[in-house]
Amino acid sequence: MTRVTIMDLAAEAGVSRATVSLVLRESPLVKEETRLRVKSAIKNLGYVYNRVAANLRQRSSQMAAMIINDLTNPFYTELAVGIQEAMEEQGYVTLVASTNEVVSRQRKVTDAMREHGAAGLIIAPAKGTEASYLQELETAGVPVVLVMRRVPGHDANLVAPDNVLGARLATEHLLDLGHRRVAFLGGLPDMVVQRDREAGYRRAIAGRGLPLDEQLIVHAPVGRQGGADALGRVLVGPNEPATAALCFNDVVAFGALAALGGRGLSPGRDFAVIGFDDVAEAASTIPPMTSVAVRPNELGHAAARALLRQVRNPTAAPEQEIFAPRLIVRGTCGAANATAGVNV
Amino acid sequence: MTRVTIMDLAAEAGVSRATVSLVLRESPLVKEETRLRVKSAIKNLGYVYNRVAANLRQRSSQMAAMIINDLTNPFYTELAVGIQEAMEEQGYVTLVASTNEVVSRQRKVTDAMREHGAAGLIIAPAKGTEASYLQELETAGVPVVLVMRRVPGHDANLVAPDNVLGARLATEHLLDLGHRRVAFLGGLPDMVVQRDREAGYRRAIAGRGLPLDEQLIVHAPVGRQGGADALGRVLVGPNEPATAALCFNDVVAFGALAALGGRGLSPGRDFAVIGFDDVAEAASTIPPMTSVAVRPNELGHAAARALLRQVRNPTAAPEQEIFAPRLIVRGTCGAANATAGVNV
DNA sequence: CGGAGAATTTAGATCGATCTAATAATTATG
DNA sequence: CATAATTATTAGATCGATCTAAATTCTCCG
Repeated sequence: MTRVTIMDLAAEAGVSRATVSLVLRESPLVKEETRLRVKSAIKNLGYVYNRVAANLRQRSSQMAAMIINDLTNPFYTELAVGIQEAMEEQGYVTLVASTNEVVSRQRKVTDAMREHGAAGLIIAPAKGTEASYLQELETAGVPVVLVMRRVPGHDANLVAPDNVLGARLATEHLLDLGHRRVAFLGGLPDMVVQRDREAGYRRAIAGRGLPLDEQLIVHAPVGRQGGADALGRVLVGPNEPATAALCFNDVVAFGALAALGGRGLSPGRDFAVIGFDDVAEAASTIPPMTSVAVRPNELGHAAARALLRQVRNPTAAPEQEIFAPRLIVRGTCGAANATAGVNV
Repeated sequence: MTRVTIMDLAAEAGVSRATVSLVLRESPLVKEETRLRVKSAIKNLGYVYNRVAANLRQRSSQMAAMIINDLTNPFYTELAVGIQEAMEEQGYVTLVASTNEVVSRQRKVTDAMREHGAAGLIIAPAKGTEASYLQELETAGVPVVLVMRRVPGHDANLVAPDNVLGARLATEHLLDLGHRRVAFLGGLPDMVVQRDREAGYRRAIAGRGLPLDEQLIVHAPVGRQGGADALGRVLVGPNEPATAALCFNDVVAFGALAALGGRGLSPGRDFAVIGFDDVAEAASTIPPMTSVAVRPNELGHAAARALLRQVRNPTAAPEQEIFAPRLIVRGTCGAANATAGVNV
């Protein structure tokens, strides 16, 4: 039971391989009548197009690869879905690989993708990714787009949200609600995104001329557990407790929310929480969670567009697309019960 | 800047293409000294192996595809990670595609995978998948493994947990804790998995000779929102409220937990909740969530093994691997505060 | 009816690797 | 030292498609 090829189709339809090939590519050159003959041969023999062979000849491929770190973070899966959607629309399939933030795996994975002939790579670089690595890909002529995280020292295509702005907006919102002890929870400072969001937080506080208490900035692993732990640290201890927190991302915020519940505190009433990313799940916590909307789906589409631009025109100069995030006010920041004036 | 091929390597190293090819495949036939010459040519020219071309000649591929429905359900992403791990160990890359439960997308996606030369398919079939569709793949000679969901009327390779058993164990646990009004929340009855889990629930209740109140079985979409809604329906209303619930899966359970918190009820103390799947997140809710452990990672490894078996021996008879789940007792079922005797 | 021009079709080379079967180089053996 | 046996290497065909450039068939018109 060997695979059906265009040779078989040619024999069945009584034409040459070249004609069959033209039909497969919907060429207008071929006469309607023979086109139908070939089409019916395809049906009869159960032919499956061998895109791999075609790509070999064309020295191109309809396959893109996406390399992310954490498939269990819903933000990244939403991003992945956005990328897949947009690529599929253009006739591409997308390989997804995850690296768990280890650069050696990232290397292995990108190598494998290249060997498999990926037309281009969309990468959310693992922490510790070196500029030289991207340089290497660039000189090898591999179209690359970075998402979410830039790599210092390398000027690549980048699609990312304005993390500084987003964190600033969220923090200012909490300040506007009258909070004076606002914490920044979660994330580790070895990630660019964390540094940017923390910077936005600091800027907001400084912008209002308020004192900044370093104790209120708690670094913790990205995850629910980290969020819960971090919250604990700004609620108890020698210092005056915080009354509100901006979280590094939604996952951390979910952890914080759970920890509040565990202490019998009600999010929004007893303590204000704002997340970051606005993943789908944020809308269905109870109460619904205020979050900085990054719109992963749109980001994904933009990344896909950027990659295709680079694929179709490899000499194009790198572009940075920075999306302005928007604060989505829901229940957990307590805006509904606020006494102070709210401006959103 | 054209791609470096074995021809270039051959020229650089002063040997033939065939020899280079042998070196690439680590053949012991080639003399150490020439091997080194070729290896250094590879380094010098920055050669990237073209696996696609190799696969064409070998009429095989080192690429598998995985088709799942919902990338936003952590259970499926954990499964995906397990599959990827196991496949990678065997030198395969894995394509991931999601279908959102629509069969037409499933068809498109599987077709695309076949065109791209996937060696085999691991499918969590979208609801409404017909036996004839799988039959079609089978006669086309495509190795297929189903995960999680069987398709009635088709005898394929299957890797799945024993959902009936899992639900029964969990329900019995709640009954053992003294609960008499135990609900089954979430899921829609057009999915095999839901029907199985519901069946396990019914069996447990019937097994104890207790009356079954159909009002306590609430169908709802799989998602946090669905879980929250479903919980509401067994707490209020004309009937006596439930005191415990087995949820269709963890995502539904998370929704239920949140809804409890929203009503000022404490999970485990005021109301017992058990989830299903035991995704990583279950351990870090507050309190940690009792759940039926399905071990998605192991399931993924098993599915990968099954696929490889089928790939290497296409005539092998289909096998069903059903994993016995285990109840992981944590805080949300209230076992810690139980007055009745607990047997776990 | 003959030939220009357009519309269709096709043979043969090609993409970058592997495979087969044969050859060349080296070592062992009588 | 000749020859057999081993060890290394290689030319040429091949995988299943596309591409180029040329050949064939069809129209149309003087």
